[in-house]
Amino acid sequence: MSQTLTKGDLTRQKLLEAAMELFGTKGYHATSVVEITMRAGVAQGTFYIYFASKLEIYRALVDKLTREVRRAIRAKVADLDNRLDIEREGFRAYFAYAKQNRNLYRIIREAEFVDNELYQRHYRSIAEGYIAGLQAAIETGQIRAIDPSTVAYCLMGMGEFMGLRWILWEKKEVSNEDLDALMDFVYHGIAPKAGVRADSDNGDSSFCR
Amino acid sequence: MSQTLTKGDLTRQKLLEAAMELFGTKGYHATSVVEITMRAGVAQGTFYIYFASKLEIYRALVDKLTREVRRAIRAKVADLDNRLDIEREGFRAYFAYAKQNRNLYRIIREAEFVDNELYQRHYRSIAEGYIAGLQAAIETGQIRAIDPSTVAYCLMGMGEFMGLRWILWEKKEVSNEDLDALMDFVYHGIAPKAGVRADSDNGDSSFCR
Amino acid sequence: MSQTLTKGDLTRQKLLEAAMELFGTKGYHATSVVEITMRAGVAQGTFYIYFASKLEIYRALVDKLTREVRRAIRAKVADLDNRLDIEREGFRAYFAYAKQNRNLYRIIREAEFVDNELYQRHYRSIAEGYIAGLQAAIETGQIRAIDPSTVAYCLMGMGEFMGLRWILWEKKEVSNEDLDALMDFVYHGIAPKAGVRADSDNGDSSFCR
Amino acid sequence: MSQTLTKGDLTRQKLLEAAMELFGTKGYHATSVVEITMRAGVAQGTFYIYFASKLEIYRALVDKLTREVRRAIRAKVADLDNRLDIEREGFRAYFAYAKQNRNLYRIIREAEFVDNELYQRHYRSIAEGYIAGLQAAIETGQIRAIDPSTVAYCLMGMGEFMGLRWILWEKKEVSNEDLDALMDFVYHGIAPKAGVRADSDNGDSSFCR
DNA sequence: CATGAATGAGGCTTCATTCAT
DNA sequence: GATGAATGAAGCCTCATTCAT
Repeated sequence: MSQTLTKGDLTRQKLLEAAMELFGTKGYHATSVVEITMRAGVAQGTFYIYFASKLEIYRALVDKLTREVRRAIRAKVADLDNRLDIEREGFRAYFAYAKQNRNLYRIIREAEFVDNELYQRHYRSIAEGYIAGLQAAIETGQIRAIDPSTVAYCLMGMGEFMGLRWILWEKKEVSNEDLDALMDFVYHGIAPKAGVRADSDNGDSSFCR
Repeated sequence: MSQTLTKGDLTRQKLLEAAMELFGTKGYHATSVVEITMRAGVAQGTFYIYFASKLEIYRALVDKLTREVRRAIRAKVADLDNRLDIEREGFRAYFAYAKQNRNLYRIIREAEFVDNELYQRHYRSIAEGYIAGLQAAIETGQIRAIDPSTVAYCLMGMGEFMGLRWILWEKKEVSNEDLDALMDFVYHGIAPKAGVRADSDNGDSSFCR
Repeated sequence: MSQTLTKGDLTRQKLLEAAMELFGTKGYHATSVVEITMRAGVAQGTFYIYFASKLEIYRALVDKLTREVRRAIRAKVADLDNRLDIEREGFRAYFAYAKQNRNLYRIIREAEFVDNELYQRHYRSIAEGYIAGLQAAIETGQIRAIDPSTVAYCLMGMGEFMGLRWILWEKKEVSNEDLDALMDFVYHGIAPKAGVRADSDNGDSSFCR
Repeated sequence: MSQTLTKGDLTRQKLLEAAMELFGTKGYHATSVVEITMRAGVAQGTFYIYFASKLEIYRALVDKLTREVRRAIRAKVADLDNRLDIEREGFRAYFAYAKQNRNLYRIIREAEFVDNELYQRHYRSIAEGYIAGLQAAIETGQIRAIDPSTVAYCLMGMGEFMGLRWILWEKKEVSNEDLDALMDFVYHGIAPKAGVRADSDNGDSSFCR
C-alpha cells in the first residue's frame, strides 16, 4: 500500500521533520536553513535539492499539517450525524492532534506573518467547511437558526484560544472537563435562564422560555 | 495637566509612530531600524538614543497599544453594571479601536513570535480581567454558572477571529449585525430549543427546562 | 571515411551542442553544468565522463569552432590567388559562418575573460596567417608595401566589429553593400584623392602621386 | 574649483579604485565583493552603503571610464579641424589613455558579457560621434565619399585590436611607428597604386589615378 | 556507460548596532 | 541631542564536482 521510499524521499522527510521541530520551537525567522540541515544530518546544499527556499519548506510544512489535522478530524467525525456531536468530537480530535504536534500549531499561526495569503487561505477554507455544516444543521433543526458564518469564526477562535492556553502555554492537554465547559458554552451561551433580562437585547431574545 | 513635550519626547514619539506604521504593515522582521528612522525623519544613530534595541521599541509599542485598548474599552464599559451589556459594549469598543488602529492589531498578534512572554502576559492579563468579571457576574446571577476561565478564553478567541476576519481580511469594520450575531451566540449558544436532544450528551444536558 | 558514432560519441556531441547553445546565449558564467546536462538530456554525472570540467568543455567548443571557421574560410579562398580577392572572400565566408553560428561568435569573444591564453592563441594564430599572406602579397606587388602585422590586426578588428554590429546587434547578416563598403575602405582608405593635403602628415605621405 | 571630498566620497573612491584594479586584472566574475572591500580597506558592509550591488559598481566604473576616455580624446582633438588629423590624434589620445588605464580597457570589453546593453550603448554612442564627424568631413571634402557608418565601425575595430595587441598582450604602448602604420592604412588602404587591378571591383575603383 | 543524490566551499547581501564628530 | 559612516556577523543560496549504485 505504501510506496517504497527512495533515498531522496527519505532525505526530504528528514528535512521536513527538522524544519517542523525548529520552526515550531524557535519560530520561522529565528531558524536558519543551516540549522535545519544540521538537524536533518545533511549538507547545506542538499536542502536546495528538495526545497527551493526556506519559505518553500515552510509552505510545504503548513500544507502537510493542514492536510493531516483535517484528516484526523474527519476520521473522528465521519460517522456522526448530529452537528452538536460533530462539534464536540471535532474539537476533541483537533486538540488531540495539536497535542501530538504542538509544533505544527505554532507553525500555522505564524503563517500570518510569514505568508499571509497562505494563512488566510487556511482559515478561510476551514471556515467554509464549518459554514456549510452549520447551514445544513440549521436546516435540519439540529442547531438554532443563527448566522453560520459568524458562528464559524467564533468556533475557530474558541478552538484556537483553548489550544493556545492549554497546549502551548500550559503545555498540557485539553482535558475532558475543559472540553465539557467549552461545549457547554457553545451549546447554551452564557445568558442566565429565561426571563432574566428582556431589555438591552435585540428583540428575538425570547429564547428558552 | 499634560507636560510640554520636549524636543526629545517629540523625536521619541515620531519614532514610535513610524515603528507602528511599519511593524503593522510589513511585520516586525521585515522592518529594519533604518526604515524606522527614515520614516521618522531622523538619523540612524538617533534611534539608539531613545530605544536600546529594535526589540525595545517593539515592546514599548505593545505596551502603549495595550494600555490604550484597555482604556478605550474601560471608558465605554465603566458605567455599565450588567455583564451581558459589558460584554457587548466591550466588544464594540474593542472592534472600534481595532478599526482605527489596524496596525496595532497585527503588532500585538505578532508578539507571539517576537516576544512570547510579552504575548502571554498580554493575553493572560486580559483573561484575568475577564475571569474576575465573569465570576462576579455568576455570583450575582447575571450570567449562568459556567467555568469563567474557559469562557474568558473563548470570548477572547471570538473577539480575535471576528476582528481578524472583518478588520484585517475584509478591511471593513465589524457591523452592528455582526455584533448582534456574535452576541446572540455568546448569550445563547447554538443548541436548539429545549427538549430537542437528550441523548449523546454528558448528563447535565437538562438545560433550559 | 567517417567513423560510426558510438553511443558515447553521440552523448559527447549532445553535450557540446547543448553547451554551444547555452554559452552562446547566456554566456559562460551564467550557464551551469546542470543546465548543459539537462538540455543534452543526460544525467549530471554523465557530464564528467566526457569532460573533466566546465572549462574543459568550453575549450573543446572553442577549438571546434575555431577549426570550423578556418575550414569554412579556406574552402572559399583556396583557389584564389589575388590577395585582395582573398580578403574579400575571406570576409564573406567569415560573416557567412558567423551568421550561421551566431553562438560560437560570442563564445570565442568571451574567451578573453574565460581563458585568456586560449583567446590570445586564437587571434594570434589568425594574425599569423594574415601576416604571412600579406607579406607574400606585398612581395608580389598585389598589395602596397605596408606593415603587414599592423594591417593584420586592423583587418581582424574590422571583421570583428562588422560582425558585432550586424550579426550580434542587428541580428541581420552582413549584406553585399556592407561588404563592398568595407572592402572599399580596405582597398583605398579614406583619404581624398591625391594632392589634397600635403601638410600635417609625417613625411612619407608622398603616396599616390 | 574642486569640492571638498567628504569622508564618504573618499570611501566611495577607494572602492571604485579597488574595483577597477580587480575587475581589470581578474575579470568581473573572478572578483568578489569581499576582495574589493579588502583592497579598499573597508568592511564588507560598507560596500553596500555606496553601491547597491556588484553589478552597480561595475556600471559606475564603466560610466566613469567612458566619460574619461572621451574627455581625454576631446581635449586632444578639440582644436583640430581636419578630419584626418582628428583621427590620428584621436587614436593617439585613446591609446595613451588606455596605456595609463589598462584596467579600464578590459573592463569595458567585458561589459559584453556582464551587461550587454551597457556595452552596446557604449559602442553605439561612440559610433554615432564617428559617423557625424565623418559625414561632415565628407561634405567638406576632407575625406573620400565612403559609407561613414561602415568606416566608423571599422575604425573602432582597428583601435580595439591595436590596443588589444600592444597594450593588453604585449604590455607595451602603441608606438609612433605603429600609429603611423595604422594611419597609413586608414588613409590609403592596402590596394597597390593605380592601374594594378581593374577587375573584381565594383566599378568605382578608379582611385588614385 | 549512466545515474542522480549529496557535498561544501564560497558568493552576495542585509542589518542591528557602534562611535567619532 | 543628533548625525551618518562604518562595522562584521550571519543569512540565503548557487554550483562545480564526487561517488555509490
